[in-house]
Amino acid sequence: MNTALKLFAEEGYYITSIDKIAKAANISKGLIYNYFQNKEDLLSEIFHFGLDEIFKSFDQNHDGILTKDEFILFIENSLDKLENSRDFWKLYFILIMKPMIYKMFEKSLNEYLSPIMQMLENYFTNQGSENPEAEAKLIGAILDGVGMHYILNPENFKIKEVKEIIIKKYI
Amino acid sequence: MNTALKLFAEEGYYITSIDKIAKAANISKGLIYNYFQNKEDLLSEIFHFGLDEIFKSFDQNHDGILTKDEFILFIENSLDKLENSRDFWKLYFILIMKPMIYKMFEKSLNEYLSPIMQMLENYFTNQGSENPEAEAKLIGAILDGVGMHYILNPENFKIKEVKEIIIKKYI
Amino acid sequence: MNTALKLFAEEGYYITSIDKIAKAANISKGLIYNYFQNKEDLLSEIFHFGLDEIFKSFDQNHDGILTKDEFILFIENSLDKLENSRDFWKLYFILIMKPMIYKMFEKSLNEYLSPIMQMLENYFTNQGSENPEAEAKLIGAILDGVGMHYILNPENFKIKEVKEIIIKKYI
Amino acid sequence: MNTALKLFAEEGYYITSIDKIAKAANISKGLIYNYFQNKEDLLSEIFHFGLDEIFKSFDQNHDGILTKDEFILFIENSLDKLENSRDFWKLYFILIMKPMIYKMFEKSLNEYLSPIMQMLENYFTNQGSENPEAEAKLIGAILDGVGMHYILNPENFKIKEVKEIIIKKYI
DNA sequence: CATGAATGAGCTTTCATTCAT
DNA sequence: GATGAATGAAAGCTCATTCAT
Repeated sequence: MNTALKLFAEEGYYITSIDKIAKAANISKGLIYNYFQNKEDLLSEIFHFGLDEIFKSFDQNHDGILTKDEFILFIENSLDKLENSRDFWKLYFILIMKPMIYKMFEKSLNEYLSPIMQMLENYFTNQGSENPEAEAKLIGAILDGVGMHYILNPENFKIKEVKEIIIKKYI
Repeated sequence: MNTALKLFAEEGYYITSIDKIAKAANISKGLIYNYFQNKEDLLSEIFHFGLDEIFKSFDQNHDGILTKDEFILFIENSLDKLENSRDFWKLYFILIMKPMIYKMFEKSLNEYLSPIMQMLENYFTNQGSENPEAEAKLIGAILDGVGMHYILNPENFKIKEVKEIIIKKYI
Repeated sequence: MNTALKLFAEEGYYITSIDKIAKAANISKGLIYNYFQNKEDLLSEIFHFGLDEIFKSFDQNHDGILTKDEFILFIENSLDKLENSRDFWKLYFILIMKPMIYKMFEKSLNEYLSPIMQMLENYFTNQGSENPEAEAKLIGAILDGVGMHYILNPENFKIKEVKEIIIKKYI
Repeated sequence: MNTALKLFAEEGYYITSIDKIAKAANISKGLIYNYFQNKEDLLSEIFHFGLDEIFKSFDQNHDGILTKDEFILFIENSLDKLENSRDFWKLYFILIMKPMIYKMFEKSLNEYLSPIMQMLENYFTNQGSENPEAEAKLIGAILDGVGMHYILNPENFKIKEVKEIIIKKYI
């Protein structure tokens, strides 16, 4: 799964053949099919495993209500996560854009994301925002946009400085 | 090219066969190869044509120096462009994440983007920003993030309201 | 289709690879898939084509009512058919025994066979037989049994003499 | 062996994987290879075991000369055997049609069948038949044809009534 | 006696590409 | 200009078989 994640992330899902994965992992093609029903299933397992890893760290100590400090922390955490598991995020941004593949993950993705979006919306409501829903969606889009640019080019995209600017805008 | 753009955008590049394109366009497979060297070349032509279409509307009347009003207008224009040519943007977000394919377009993309990024950086310098480069990169990331979310789900992502919020943050 | 029929009949359906067929027919593997959706479809086309060929010669000049002479002629015709298109019959006896495959052809086979069985039953009814249905089924079984033995070993199974004996039993 | 017989008979030899057999029998794949050299050997053992079971009941009290009553009894016995061990007979009719596989069993099959065929031929000679060899072959073909039809569709093929008709024709 | 992880040859199928017409 | 029959490399996948445990 690690080898496959790396290859899927670096070269893409369709371009990466089962044979390539097997060779890179020093195992036989057949063995992959002892553990995964097919190529799509392998992708699915990798992606769901990654999602669990990422989002389980969000669940802690939240009653679903954010203070301002917690909101700032949320943004910081979200961006910090990018630095670990870059491969997962690369795969995430590849997959999210493919409608056919996206369908496979839409449901589980929403299970993770919708409570977070709701939490953000509540936060903006409490802050007296005029349009909390749009504010929440903007946050989501900004985090994805920054994530995407950072993942694409980690050396040149000074994420720490960008993070600070974002936070300044929300204090 | 239109048919291929639509299919590439909706289903993905690898999943779309030349045969499918030909059938959808009511022409023969062979005819495609009279006009394009190969599948990659077809993709390249489509993408470059799209890039030209999009970015030629930016070039107008700019000496490379933005006033505050022009900066606001730039953001508005950038987001308004999404509403036309959704197919192109879908393809754009698909391709941008694939390193192997991205290489094909990196150069021409940079030719369009780097003057814009420079212009933004200059703007933030003139505004007395502490970190103009990071500010410019943030703008780029926000526009891509919002674009991606809008393209993925145009009905639910209220782009007009999001646009207003962004602008408010920059006035 | 001819090459495939011969191979399917001689070696069996599963044992005959598409590659073998292509090589024996001096064409490429890919070409087969221009004309047939998959291996099963190839088999299906071959079998239905063969069925049509065989049974169209039965339809002539019958109002569905057999005289004794016509009944005798029917038996003779049925057995004479074996001598042409032996490959088809070999395939027929292979397929008829495979439940999974048989399902594919059951419907079209019944379309051909059930009027014939009905005709035979009527004949035996008119002859004053005690159990016309069983008589008809016996005829069917005898023709298949003789067909099978002849096809399996045409040199040793003296079909002409067997045919005469059968007819004698029914005069 | 019982599990494998059932699966081979119901689905076919090639379509039935060793893994399927092992799972259906609640044992491991490896265990099968402790008792049988390979898949073909498993088939061979099953088939020979079945042949022995079937034909050992024929050998009794026969000096090789049939009276008329014994001949009638032989037909009755042959058809009664179908009702037990349907799975074996299904396998028998599948295998008998595959030349490649048939080769494996031809010799042992002939060991059982040729004395029977000889016995039948002698019977018809003693009856003053014009063509005893063809008569014997016809009996063989009829028994196989009836067997095949019965095995294919035991519910609809009224074997008792068919049996009576056959016997009536030979009294 | 029993397991099942592991292998790899070989299968069906797809598809970009060519080329005679 | 335009076709589509034909190719063949390469993909995903299956499965008989082995073997360390």
